[in-house]
Amino acid sequence: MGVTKTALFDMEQNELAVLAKALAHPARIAILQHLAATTSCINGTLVQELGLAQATISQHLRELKELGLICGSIEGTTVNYCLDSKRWEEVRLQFQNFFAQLADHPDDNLCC
Amino acid sequence: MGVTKTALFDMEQNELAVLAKALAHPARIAILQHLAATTSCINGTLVQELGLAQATISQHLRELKELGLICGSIEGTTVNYCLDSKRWEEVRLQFQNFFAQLADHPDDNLCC
DNA sequence: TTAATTTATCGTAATATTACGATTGATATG
DNA sequence: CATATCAATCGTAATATTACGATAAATTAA
Repeated sequence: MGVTKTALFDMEQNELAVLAKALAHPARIAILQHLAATTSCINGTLVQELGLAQATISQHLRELKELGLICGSIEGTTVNYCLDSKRWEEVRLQFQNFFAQLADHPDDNLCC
Repeated sequence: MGVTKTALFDMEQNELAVLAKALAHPARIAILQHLAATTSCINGTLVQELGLAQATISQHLRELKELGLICGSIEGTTVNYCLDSKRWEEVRLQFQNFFAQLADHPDDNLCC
């Protein structure tokens, strides 16, 4: 046990869960916000900024990279990361769509 | 280790991460969608619907309940769950605000 | 009251996540 | 080339999550 039973759910549900998991850590939220706010974002800067170890930041960056949410280009000895705007637009729409589903419910189910 | 260093991050970041974590499992996504789609949603129905054990569904329901995302009212031997619309509007805005932050970035940081 | 039904909780096993020191690999600089 | 710098990866410890059987608690029905 301890393993999510992915096969029980449809692709939309699994994809949204995976995306939500990427946002389910404050360090990754902070990294993404930092990427949006600055013109260059390198691992070393984030280590200073966030107060986590270099290996930990690198691990978080990889998770975001694996989902295509960010990408990095090597510039000398450093790596410059940035958001993938196109990908984020997709992600935004997936969440928006989900929230719309939740908002559009029959009025007769109200218990709070 | 293995414990998230909450103290390093601000409230907005921590709150969003906690909310994202609630959505970071396809069963909880499915439960929420089911709650939105039907007029009554009880644990037993979900067990049939999702194919997870009763104890597992109950555990997921509790997580959603603890964040105030859903609430349940006892009706005889069953419990009827529903979405907390007001709370979901807050949540939707928190995500919307976050996505807006990400979209509003300087054009000169493009590497993908 | 007794039995049946439904949900919550407990206990626990399997797996995943988080964090970091140490090391490696790659690139720049002396 | 030797050294310094930076990021990725490895290995591993601590903790969290997921899942479920068993049990408990609450309510209804007989």
